[in-house]
Amino acid sequence: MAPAPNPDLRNQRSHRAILDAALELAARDGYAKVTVEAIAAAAGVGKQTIYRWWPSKAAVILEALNDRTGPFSGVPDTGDIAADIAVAAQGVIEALGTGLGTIWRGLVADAQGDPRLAESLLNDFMEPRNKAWQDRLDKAVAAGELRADVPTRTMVELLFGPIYYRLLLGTDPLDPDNTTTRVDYLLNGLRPH
Amino acid sequence: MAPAPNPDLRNQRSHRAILDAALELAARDGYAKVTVEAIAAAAGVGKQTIYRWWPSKAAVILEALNDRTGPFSGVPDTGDIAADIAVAAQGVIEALGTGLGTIWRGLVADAQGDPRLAESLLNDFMEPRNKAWQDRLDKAVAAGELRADVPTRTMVELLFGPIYYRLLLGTDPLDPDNTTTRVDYLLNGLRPH
Amino acid sequence: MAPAPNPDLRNQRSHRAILDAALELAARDGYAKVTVEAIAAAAGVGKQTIYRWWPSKAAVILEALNDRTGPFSGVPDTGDIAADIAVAAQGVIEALGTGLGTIWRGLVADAQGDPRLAESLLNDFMEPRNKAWQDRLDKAVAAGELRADVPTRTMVELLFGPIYYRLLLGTDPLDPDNTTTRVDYLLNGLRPH
Amino acid sequence: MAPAPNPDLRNQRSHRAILDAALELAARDGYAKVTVEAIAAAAGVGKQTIYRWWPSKAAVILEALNDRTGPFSGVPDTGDIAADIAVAAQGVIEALGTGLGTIWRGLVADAQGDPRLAESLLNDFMEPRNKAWQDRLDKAVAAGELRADVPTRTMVELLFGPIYYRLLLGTDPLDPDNTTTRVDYLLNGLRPH
DNA sequence: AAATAAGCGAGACGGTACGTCGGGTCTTTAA
DNA sequence: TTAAAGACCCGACGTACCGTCTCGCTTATTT
Repeated sequence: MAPAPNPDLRNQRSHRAILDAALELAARDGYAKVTVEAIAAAAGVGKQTIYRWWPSKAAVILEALNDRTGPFSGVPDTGDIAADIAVAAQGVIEALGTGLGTIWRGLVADAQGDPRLAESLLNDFMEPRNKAWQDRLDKAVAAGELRADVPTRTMVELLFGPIYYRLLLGTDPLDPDNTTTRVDYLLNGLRPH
Repeated sequence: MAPAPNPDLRNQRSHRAILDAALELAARDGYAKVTVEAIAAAAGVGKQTIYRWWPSKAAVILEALNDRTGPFSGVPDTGDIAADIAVAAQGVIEALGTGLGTIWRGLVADAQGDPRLAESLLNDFMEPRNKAWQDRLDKAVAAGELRADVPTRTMVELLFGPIYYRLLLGTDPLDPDNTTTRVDYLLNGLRPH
Repeated sequence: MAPAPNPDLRNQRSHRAILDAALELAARDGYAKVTVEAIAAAAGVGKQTIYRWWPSKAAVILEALNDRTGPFSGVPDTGDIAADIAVAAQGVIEALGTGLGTIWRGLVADAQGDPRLAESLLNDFMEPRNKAWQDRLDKAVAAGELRADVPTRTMVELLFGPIYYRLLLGTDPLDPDNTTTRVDYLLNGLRPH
Repeated sequence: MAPAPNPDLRNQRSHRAILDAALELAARDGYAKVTVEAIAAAAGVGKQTIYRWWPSKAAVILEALNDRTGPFSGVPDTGDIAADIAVAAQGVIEALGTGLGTIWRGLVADAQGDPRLAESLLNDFMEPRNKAWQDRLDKAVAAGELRADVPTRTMVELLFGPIYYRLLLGTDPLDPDNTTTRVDYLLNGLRPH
């Protein structure tokens, strides 16, 4: 096994330039068209410098995406859980409707054939968001707004899964306006009252 | 411009061999590792023969997948919509838990960067299933089992979206046993009663 | 083992362009500075096409050199062996004093670390010349001009070895004018008479 | 421009370790496979320390070779010049038939594309030997054993050139046993008596 | 003895070229 | 007239070393 390089010696300027170049290229040319070679050239960096710190272009772009979007802290809390979810869903739809969404989709695509990337994508990107929402939902449960017998982890999945799924399959265009209605369906159920 | 080839002249033996080889290779080596070259070699066919009839390896594999799974006709109808959904969900989970699931995930992956493939995947694979379920749900609405004010197309998405999503992101392993519970959450809603 | 490609299918235009480009680059930039990549680019050819037919840049350049110098047939035969050798030695010195000499030296250099190339260089380039000279010397032996108890193969080596050696080591510049004298030393020996 | 480093400050331990490692690696893996990086690693030394004192791997190995073989003083002098040459030729063949020969050949190879190295190789390795032999031959001339009208420098070349040449081209394996015969050819000439 | 300068091990850096893979196109051969 | 076989051009891969460049850490004077 190759000796792992020492992260302390990492050149800050190069590191930044790589992340910036990666994101810019992905936004400009589309995730699939980006190559490690092009990132290196755009960042004014040797290819080896990229391979020293990341195993693949996907890993670079994932870090770049995380670096750009910053630490997640966007769970709204107005006391009205339905409204909060609707607003958040709108936010997801809007955020992922831009170039960042295309990048995210590219990462998910690569993750299908790359378990290590799948794990990173989960741990570094999805889970923080899911965790934050579990906390918010726990609070709503405590406030009596939501059923106590449903694991909040499952709730997160039921609430946001369909959105992510539609982004990936593109069954229908996503409309940020009707999130309120959809949240209503989920909270009140599909059965007649 | 080259004249479009006449599909009638398509060599049946080659066609079969290609589809079979594609699926076998995908199952054995994983979707991402399959190449057009390998399919051609395994099928005892020239590369050109593949490119004459399909635009990409993904298109071949999609047709092979459709060919293998056959026309969809699997919506159960016992009169109890909750039970039917639960059974179907189990079926999806089980089917996509095998090698076919890996192939499906690979197709979704490629579709992220290939709009034509995305369209084919939707039209040839997903939509027939969705349509069949819309019909079943329409019937349940008529029977008073489900709300009439929710488009059944939306229902399908809320019911199955989270499953497909979890398959793609791999947040948690899918357990076919608790589908009943999850259907209950969706039908009765996440609010306390 | 990789299946050997079929030489009959070799593209003549590419083949020519590769040999021409190789020799031109070697003459212009010096043997050591030539790269397979540059040859491919200059020939308007894919790198793979070079690697399909030759194992290394050295092999390409050796063939190009042979192709350029053509079949060897330059042994003079005036009936006077001493004069013939002197003329030939001059020819060698002059030929290898040009760009071709630099290329030849580069090939010998690479051959030091590449036994396969060494063998090719011997068989395809040196041996035909040596053989032709052995024949000429055999004739001189028969004519009583040279000792019969010395293998002509050895004679060739004693006659031309020092020239090739000096080209490689560069001990002193080679002067085509004093070849007659040197031949005299070899034919009459270094002992006083 | 960087000030030239002061050789007095050179770390003796490192210097030794570099020369030893260089020679060992060259003997073990073959001259061509040795890299500066590998020498540095094997010597437990920073790459820069090598580049501070030598311009290339070839220069290191040349010094290592000289260091190992020590100052040349091996010209035999029994009074019989023919026998002395034959013995010396045997010595050359034997010495260069070992790993040292491979290293010498590697140096000659690199020298083809590196005039500075060529000069060093000549001055530091070949010339001392040639000079010593010129002295020996001068003595033989004075003793009437050799012609006085042939420059001894030329004699050295005629005597040893073919051996070095054969080592580099590998036309035939070198046999230390028949040196006497070959010396006879050179001393008495190739003409019939 | 402290200050100071150099050499030093370590190893990251920008580069160049390597030899390989596979994409999608084009050509040849044989049925 | 098809299609197998496979060569072709091309772009990117991930690797190996090059020679240069910082980093702290010895050492070895030089005050």
